Amino acid sequence: MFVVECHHMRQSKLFSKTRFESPKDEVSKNADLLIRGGFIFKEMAGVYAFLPLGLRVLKKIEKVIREEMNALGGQEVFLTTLQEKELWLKSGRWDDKVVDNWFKSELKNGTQVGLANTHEEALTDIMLSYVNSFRDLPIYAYQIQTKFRNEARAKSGILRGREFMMKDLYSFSKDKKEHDEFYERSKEAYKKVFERVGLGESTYITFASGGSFSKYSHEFQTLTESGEDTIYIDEAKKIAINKEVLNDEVLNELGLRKDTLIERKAIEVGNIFTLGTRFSDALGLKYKDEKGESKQVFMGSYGIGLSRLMGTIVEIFGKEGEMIWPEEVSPFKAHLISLAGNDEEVVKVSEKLYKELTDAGIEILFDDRDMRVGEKFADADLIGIPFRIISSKKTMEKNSFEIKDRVTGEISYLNTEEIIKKYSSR
RNA sequence: CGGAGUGUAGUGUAACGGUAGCAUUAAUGCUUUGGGAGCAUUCGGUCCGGGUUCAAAUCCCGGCACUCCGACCA
Repeated sequence: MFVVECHHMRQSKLFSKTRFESPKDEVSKNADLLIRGGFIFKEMAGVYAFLPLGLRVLKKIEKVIREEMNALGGQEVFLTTLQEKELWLKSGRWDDKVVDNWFKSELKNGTQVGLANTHEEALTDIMLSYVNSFRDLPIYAYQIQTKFRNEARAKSGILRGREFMMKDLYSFSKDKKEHDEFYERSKEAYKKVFERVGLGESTYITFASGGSFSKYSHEFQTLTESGEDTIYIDEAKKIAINKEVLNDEVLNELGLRKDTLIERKAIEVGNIFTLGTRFSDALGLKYKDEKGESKQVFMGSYGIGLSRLMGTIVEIFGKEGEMIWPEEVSPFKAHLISLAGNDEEVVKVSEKLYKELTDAGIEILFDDRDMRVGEKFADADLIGIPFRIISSKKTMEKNSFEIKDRVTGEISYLNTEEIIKKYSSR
């Protein structure tokens, strides 16, 4: 929703601080590392604020998703959090017995409203105003915003919150055929998203329960022990089945054999779902086809939890007291660490490099603080930027800077020009 | 929602019913600077409300909060 405009930052000005010790009462790795690194702040169980570093990661994830959704033909919108009761009565989803995780409130005049946990109703209602003819379809609209769900039990840090960031896209197609075609394309778009944020290898497209309009929905499940879902994966075919739909008939239908499947824990990072005419029927969303006949719009919904995705990335790439963000979602391109001590010359050289890199448009976190090296490195380990640039007396004598690739551990020595060249192209 | 556990400086931890201590952070000064430095001084705390007791961080009751297990997750 917002653009991160500041390309660079001095660590001495960053208000968040790292913590040496793990917070008590946080067992999950993502909560531990993100809180210690100063990415997030816990407001209450399942409710977290994003601090400068955390927001940058979230915005990077958002950028990837936005690019892929736009490439898919999605048009971005921003719907409201306050939801009208009347609208949800039409779809039969206002009752707490039907949807038990509503947050509900009321206006001064007593009118009941709900905080949106999803937006099928709201967007379908909007489409009533704009969809008349077959010429108006298909329409793909998406948004990235906060969703509210009154979870009985929030848990696992930002993996399962009561308030969380979500991208939800809704497709409005003329018929099932047109829908199916888009549905397949959306799978590819989702794959790209998860590849770009670094989860490509560990994420499986997973058959899960569908609804009345299709036998299955598809989940994107990332393998990790801290996941709350159980899935059965076929390594060779790179697909999986959610435990909830696993039976002989399904195996047969998908051409999978029980003995080749491996049971694993996974986190659901995305989900695509064929809605059919469930909501267009309820709200009366129709269009006139070429012959002037009235037809129901055929819908689908496509979600990715951004904050959950961020937590999942930490679960996968975090270690004890250490994080390494995948390049595309790292809060900064590189972490420039000045080991100046009392040496004024090193300070000057570091400042000069910082200016030249930021002038070149490279996102740099500049550790300009007057602290001991050990502490600086420990902070950098926690903050998790994959590339580290060291400026010190040693490197000054070599007339270059030390570059460390934290993934490979590889160290190289480059001058300013070479550094700019290396990071401008990324 | 069912079950279990835990609430002590900003953070992490001690204290038999009897002076709330240690570490770290923060602040000041001096020294130190390629992996969480040293010395000195200073600031800062028992979740909330009741009860028992000469005396409660500690025991009892109620509330609230957090964590974990399970159920739920349209």
